[in-house]
Amino acid sequence: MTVTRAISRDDVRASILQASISLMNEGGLGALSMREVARRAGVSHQAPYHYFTDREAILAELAGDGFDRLYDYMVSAIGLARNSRAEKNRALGEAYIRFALNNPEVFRLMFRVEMCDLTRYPDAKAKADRCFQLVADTLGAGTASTTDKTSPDLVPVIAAWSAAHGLATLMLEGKLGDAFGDTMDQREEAARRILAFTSQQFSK
Amino acid sequence: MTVTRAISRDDVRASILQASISLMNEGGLGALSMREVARRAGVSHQAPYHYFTDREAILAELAGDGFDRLYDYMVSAIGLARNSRAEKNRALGEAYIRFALNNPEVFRLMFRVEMCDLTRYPDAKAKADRCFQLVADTLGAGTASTTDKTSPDLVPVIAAWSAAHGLATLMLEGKLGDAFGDTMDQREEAARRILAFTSQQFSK
DNA sequence: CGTTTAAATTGACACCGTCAAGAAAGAACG
DNA sequence: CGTTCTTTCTTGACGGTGTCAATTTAAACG
Repeated sequence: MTVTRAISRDDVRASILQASISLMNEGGLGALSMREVARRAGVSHQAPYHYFTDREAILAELAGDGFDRLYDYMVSAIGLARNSRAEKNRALGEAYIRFALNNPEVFRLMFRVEMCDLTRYPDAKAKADRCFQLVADTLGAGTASTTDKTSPDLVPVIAAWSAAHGLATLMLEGKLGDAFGDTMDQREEAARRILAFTSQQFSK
Repeated sequence: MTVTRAISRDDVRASILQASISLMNEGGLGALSMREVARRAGVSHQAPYHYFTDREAILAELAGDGFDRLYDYMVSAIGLARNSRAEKNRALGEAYIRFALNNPEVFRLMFRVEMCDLTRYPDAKAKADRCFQLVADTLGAGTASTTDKTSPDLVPVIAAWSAAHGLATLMLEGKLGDAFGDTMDQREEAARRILAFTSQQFSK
C-alpha cells in the first residue's frame, strides 16, 4: 500500500500535462516545447521524458483528452435535443462546431496527423473512435441497420460529418473572414445558420 | 540594360523556391527548414534571407502558388462540365478534392493560418481571394444577384464549400481510415460518391 | 581606375528535441 | 542496521533550428 508522499508521481505527471495545456492555449501548439513545459512544471528539462517518451506522446495525451471532451459536448447536446432525429442531428453538428471554436488548439491537434499519429497511440485512438462511432450512430440512425455493422451506408454520415468539420475548420482558420462578425457570439450564430441550412437540405 | 549573366538573381530565387517545394513534398512542411533549403539550393545558410524576409515568407509564396494551381484546377473543371448549374457545382467540388489529394502538403499550408498568415502577404491573399470568388460565383449563381455584391446569400455557398473542404480535410488526415480503400483511385472514387450525395441533397 | 552598392558568406546566439551518464532518493531484503 | 536495486531526476552534451550582425565578395557605374 502506497503511503501519501508530499509530491506523488502522479502530481508531477499532472503538472507536466497542465503546463502543456496552458502553453498550448496561450501560444498555440508551436509554443508547446518540451523544455518550456519542464520549466513551467518546475522540473529539469529532461524530467518529462520519464513520463512521456517524447513530445508527440504529450500531444497524443492532449488529443485524447480533447476527444473525451468532444464526446461530452456531443452527448450532452444530443440529450438536450428534442426527440426527433433531425433535431438531434442539428444539435450534434452545433456541439461539434462549438467545441472547435471554444478549443481551437486542441481541435487542430486532434485532426492533424503529422502532429500526433493516433495509429501509434491506441488509447487516444480509442477515444477518437468512440467519438466517430457516436457521430455515425446518431447521424446514421435510420439509414441502415446500425446494429449490423457490416454495411451501414456511410455515405450520408460522412457527408454530414464533412459539412460540419469543414465549417469548423474554415472558421477556425479565419477563411471566412469577418463576413459574419468578429465576436464569438456572432460567429457561433453564423455557424448555426449555415448548419441549419445544411441540415435542412440533408433532411431531404 | 542588364546583360545575361551566368547565374541571374532570379535563378537563385527560383532555385530556392524549387528546393522548398521538393522538401515540402518529400518530407512535409516540417522538413522545410531554412538551412536545408539553402543547402539544397547550393547557397549559404543565410542567402535565402536576401530573397525572403523569413521562413513564413517562403511559405506564403508557396501558398500563393497553391491557390493559383487550385484556381486552374477549378476553372478547367468548370469548363469541361456540362452546361448545367448542378453539373458545374459537382465538377467544382471534385476539382477541389482532387487538388487536395494530389497536393496534400500545399493544401495544408494554404489553410493553416499559423503556418502563414495571409493577411500579412497581400499577394498571396489576392490569389486566395480569387479562388474564393470563383467558388462563390459558381456556387452562388442563381441564389441572388451576384453582380450586386452587397448582399448575396452566402449561406448556401459556404455550406457547400464547407462540405467539400471538410471531406478533403478528413481524407487528407486519414480520419476516414481505409473504409473506402487505400489506393488513390479508390479514395477519389469514394470522394466522388460522397460529394455526389451532398450535391444531390443541395439541389433540393 | 576607384567608388558605390548589392549579394553572399561566415559567425554568433538562443532556442529546440533527445541521447547518455550520473546523482539522489526511496524500497526491498539480508 | 547496512547493502543492493530500482525508480526518479539532474546535469551535460550533440546536432539541429531561425535569425541577427558583421564581413567579405562581386558586380555596376562613373
